[in-house]
Amino acid sequence: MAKQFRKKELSREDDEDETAQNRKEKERGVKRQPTSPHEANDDDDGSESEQERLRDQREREQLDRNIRERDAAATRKLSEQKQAFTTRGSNIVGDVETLRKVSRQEYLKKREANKLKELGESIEDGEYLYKGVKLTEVEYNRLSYEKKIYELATKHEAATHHDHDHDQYYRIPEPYDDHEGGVNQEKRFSVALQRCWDDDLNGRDNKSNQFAEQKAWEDQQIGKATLKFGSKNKRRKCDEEYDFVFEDQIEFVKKSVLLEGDQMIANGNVDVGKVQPSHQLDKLREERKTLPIYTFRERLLQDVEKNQVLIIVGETGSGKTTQIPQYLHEAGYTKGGKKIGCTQPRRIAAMSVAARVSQEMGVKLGHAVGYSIRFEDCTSEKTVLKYMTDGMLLREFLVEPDLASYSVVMVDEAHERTLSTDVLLGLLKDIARYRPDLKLIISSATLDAEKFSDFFDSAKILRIPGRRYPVDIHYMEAPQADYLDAAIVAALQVHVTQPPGDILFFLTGQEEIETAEEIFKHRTRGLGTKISELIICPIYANLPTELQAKIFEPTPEGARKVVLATNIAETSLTIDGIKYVIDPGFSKMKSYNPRSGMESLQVTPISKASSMQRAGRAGRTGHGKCFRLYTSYNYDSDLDDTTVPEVQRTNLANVVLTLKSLGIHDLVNFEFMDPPPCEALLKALELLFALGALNKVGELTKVGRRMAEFPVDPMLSKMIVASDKYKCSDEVISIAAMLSTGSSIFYRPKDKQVHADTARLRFHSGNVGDHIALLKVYNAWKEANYSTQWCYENYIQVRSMKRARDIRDQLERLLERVEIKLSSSNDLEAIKKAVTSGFFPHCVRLQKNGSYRTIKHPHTAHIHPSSGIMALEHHLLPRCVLYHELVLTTKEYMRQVTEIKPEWLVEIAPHYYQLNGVVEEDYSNSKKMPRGKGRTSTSKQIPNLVDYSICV
DNA sequence: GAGCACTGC
Repeated sequence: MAKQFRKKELSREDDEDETAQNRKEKERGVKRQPTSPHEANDDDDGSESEQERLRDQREREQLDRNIRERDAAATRKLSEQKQAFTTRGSNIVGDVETLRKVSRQEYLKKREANKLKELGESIEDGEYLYKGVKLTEVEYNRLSYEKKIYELATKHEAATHHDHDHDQYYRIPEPYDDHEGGVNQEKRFSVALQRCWDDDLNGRDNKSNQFAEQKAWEDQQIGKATLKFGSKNKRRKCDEEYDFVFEDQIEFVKKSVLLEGDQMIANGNVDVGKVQPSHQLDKLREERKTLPIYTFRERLLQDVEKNQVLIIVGETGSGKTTQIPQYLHEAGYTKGGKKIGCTQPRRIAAMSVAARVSQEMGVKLGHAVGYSIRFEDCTSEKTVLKYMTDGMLLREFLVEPDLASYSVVMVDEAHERTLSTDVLLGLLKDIARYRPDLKLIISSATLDAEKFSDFFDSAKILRIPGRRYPVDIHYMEAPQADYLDAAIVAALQVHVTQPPGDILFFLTGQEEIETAEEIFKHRTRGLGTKISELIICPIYANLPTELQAKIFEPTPEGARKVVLATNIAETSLTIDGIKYVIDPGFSKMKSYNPRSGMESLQVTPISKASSMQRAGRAGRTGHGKCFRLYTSYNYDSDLDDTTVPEVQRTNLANVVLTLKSLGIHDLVNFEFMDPPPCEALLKALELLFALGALNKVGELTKVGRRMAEFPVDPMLSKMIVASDKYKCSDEVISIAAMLSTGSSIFYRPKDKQVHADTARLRFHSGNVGDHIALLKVYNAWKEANYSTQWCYENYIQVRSMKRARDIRDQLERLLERVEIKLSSSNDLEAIKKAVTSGFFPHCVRLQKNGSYRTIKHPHTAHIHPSSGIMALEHHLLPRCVLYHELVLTTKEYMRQVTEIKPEWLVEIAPHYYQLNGVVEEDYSNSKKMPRGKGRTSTSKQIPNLVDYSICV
């Protein structure tokens, strides 16, 4: 049965490909024999609508070709640029820089033009003189184009009937952690549950809401029918509404409709919205039966029973995450005290899903159903369904290497391929061999299913349809050089021509978002209240929480919200009411160069998988549209299918330490789904050896075992372990916590930069270095009784501080476990020495030109301007400093820098540094030396650490 | 004298 199902799925996909190909060949005049009955039918179908469809198709393809030829040059140029992006190499930086510079210049040029515009309020018709200032033609055109927007908008507004259900889409989450007293548990899950409740229960009482949903649902069904029978009329009408008025307008071509699995809903006897039981729990139970996955229950259980590993392809809204563990529980997989574990990549997901499931089962959260995330274990001995983050399960491996207490492990959202997921998959595959009774369920997206199946020795794939609305995808007709500008024009186009519904706009980072915000404000200013209001909402992770809440505020009637978001909106947070998505096709991605040990954030083109994800954001509450700011040709030929998994572009020191402490010595043969570069593994091993976590043959040492206990980077954990010796563990864990918050501690608003800087420099008094400054910040905050007000006064991010406190508390608890006494010391030198014990590989020496050079490998770096050391006079720059991290932005910058004495290096890491290498006086004269000679002297300083062939 | 995609333990 199940086999047939899979076959059917495959053949359906094949058919689609076949027909597309068939059509193309037909056009070239090639006759083809039909290969399947379905296809033959397709060919014989001579109905009028079918012919019309084919004609349309042909016309469109002809148009495509024309466009392609016309813009061949431009396309080639862009694809060359993109090629350079995708090539993993050194030229990547230069290209990104050039592109951004061009984009910036364009923007500045346009801002200049806008300034002229600001000289007056009104737009005079047909005059090149504007408030007495002579305008150039471009300026004049710009003005008249603003006027066109204005006119169109007025017309459009008059014609548009306001959608009164509009603000039903929005729900304001209530803060739960802003109380000084702690967390309000009641409110805590309210946001997460709200959507479920609103959609599932309360929604029924709320007629208009149900109406909206019902209507959208019907629209989808109609849309499907339209698509199926080839009639284009309805869609045509839709396209005709496009009335391009922009001088630099962007033309889009509608290419495809994202419609996944919903045909199967219609066949699957799923009846939505007819259940009206009286009791709430019954209601929930009935609700469960309406989920698409319900019809697959028996099949799923059979498959799980027969196979050890099962790959589930469940689209969004299929209910897999909440239902599968329940089905397994009902089928008796939790007998004998065994647990079912389900991992999620994000904390919030683990929490909210567990809360939902506990309600469906009518049990209290933390009893039979629980969740386990960092800083919070909400489980008990009775827990049988355990939701957790993937990193948490990884930690559990350390305690229970065979996961003996689990009967089933479900890895949800595996296609996201986070670092933890990848490691987890390797480990699970490993233990599955020794535990035939352990069942594995891997949930993935469509694109990767085969790959997961291959990885788990051709595991069976079960496909479950989702419940999602169609999304029309529009591509640009011709590539644009300045994507930011193009994106803004596109957003304005949507604003003036499309029916109500909010716009989600994907940008790469904070800077770009701020620029875009500025441009938006400029462009809409002159139009005042005449076009319907455009509310700009920036959202990125570093934005203070209270400003983030703005995106959830209801949109006033008649206005439209534009959410300018980073990747955060791709997976991590969901904004209801989004109908339009604008996707420029770029994002920032972390990449790691194992040779220099440098991590950097680069603007790179996104993958097809993530562009699908972005498009899907428009189809959550109804039929949506996605505008891609690249051509369909770019999409097909330039974008990778999937994003490079994190394991291949990150520092692996922590992963290697974890694996080693799990007793996995043979790292090269450890089964990663996508093995990381060998160099990265070697680099990690080298570092761990230098830190003393591994011995010469690559085995974990006692120090290494203690280090593995701490959930922080190996260098930080080494620093903590070393603090025992210097009797300053209290201070060092504070520093470690502050360094591992991830986000910046200091807040620097644009309008108060001077104040923020002076506030920051207060913590640097006495030129103590950034590490000690962080300690001072933490201690001062502690003395201020962890006050939020104190943070505002000192321009410090409250969120980062709270996180640092959580991490610190956890580290403090762990100290006991590795038998380190909590001891406090006022001796700054001792603290710095402890820091040096962890970070000695990150030491640099001053060169004559004011930059720094790494001692071990020749590499130039600069102190980041945010460092306290930069406040010093140039001639006072310390000779030798240690840094926490190296980041590549415009230059190679060292962040969090502290002065150290070169002698410490020899004292602390004699195996790493030799005396002559560190205290050498003519260190900055390397330029005068012949290159070969210089190299010899460098290589002399590197002792032959270890024969890696043994340990890998 | 410049910048911080996003998670997670």
